[in-house]
Amino acid sequence: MTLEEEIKQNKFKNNHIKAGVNILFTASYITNYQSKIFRKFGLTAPQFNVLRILRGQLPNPATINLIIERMLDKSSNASRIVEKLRIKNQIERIQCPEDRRAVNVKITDQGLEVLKKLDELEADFFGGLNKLNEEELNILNNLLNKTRL
Amino acid sequence: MTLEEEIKQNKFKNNHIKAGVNILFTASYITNYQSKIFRKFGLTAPQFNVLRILRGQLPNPATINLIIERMLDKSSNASRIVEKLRIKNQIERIQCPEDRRAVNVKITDQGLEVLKKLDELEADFFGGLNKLNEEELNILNNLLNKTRL
DNA sequence: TAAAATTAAATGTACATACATATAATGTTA
DNA sequence: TAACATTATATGTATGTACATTTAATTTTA
Repeated sequence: MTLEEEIKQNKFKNNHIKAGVNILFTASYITNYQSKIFRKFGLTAPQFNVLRILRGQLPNPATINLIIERMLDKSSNASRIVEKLRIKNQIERIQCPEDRRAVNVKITDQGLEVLKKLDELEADFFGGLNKLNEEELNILNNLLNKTRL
Repeated sequence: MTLEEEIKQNKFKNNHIKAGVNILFTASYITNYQSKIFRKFGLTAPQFNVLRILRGQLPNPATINLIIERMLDKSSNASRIVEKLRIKNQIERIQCPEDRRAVNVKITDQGLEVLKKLDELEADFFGGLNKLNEEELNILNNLLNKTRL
């Protein structure tokens, strides 16, 4: 469906505004789709992202700062998301001995287990995107990178 | 900057996942950018969107349902956003006489004034996107539409 | 037309976002 | 080394999101 049909708006001031709205709308479409998958495993999207970052760091832990740096939405609140994961025993927090302000966060076996189950579903995370071929994906990636210059 | 540099991740399982992450990251980039502009006018992004929908309906009012249908993020809570705008006198609510379950929502002069100031800034809303030329914008729009099929 | 189903909107709850501020530990410098 | 600045993280507040439930009005249908 075209953007115009989806949001029932058939006039945009210009094409760059239309493309911007299209990016926002498509992102919202993807996150809605993803959160349905995550929800089945008791996770939210940011919680999943934090677990992924922590697994990527293994065998090392990560500080809160490192998590923020690698999160998709950098202004989100890493401390509170980490706390939610700790309550579920999916991560553990150990005060960093070299810098007592910092905290070492590490994924637990329980956290790894959830991710393992989700690994198989990864291809579904971005539903419609596997309809694009390699060339189209490269073009899309390059155009998106360009918009953030 | 490439996506890899921005989120410090240099391996994606495949290009379609990378493109998906790129869409989410770019959308987050745009909304961060926009909310800084809206904030100067005491608005949030969803509040702005609702005001725009209401102006688009003039001289008619809109029901909550119509607002939901036209919102970018359809699962967001229109009732509560409308209530925030009402408190600021930027919209008014009148119970619909033909269907007393429904409510007619209309933008006020005060609401129109805020939008008027923001009209001049519209070109800035999608910062980097005006760096793409018409052909690139068309390609981008088509690729995004395709991902939602 | 009375009962059942549907619809429009509001509300409750848990979570996340955005931003300002607080707290404690560390680093810098006069 | 004492005062100041910076850093890592946490917390407070207002807003929004996602989803389930509620309430009241309307429509359907038996």
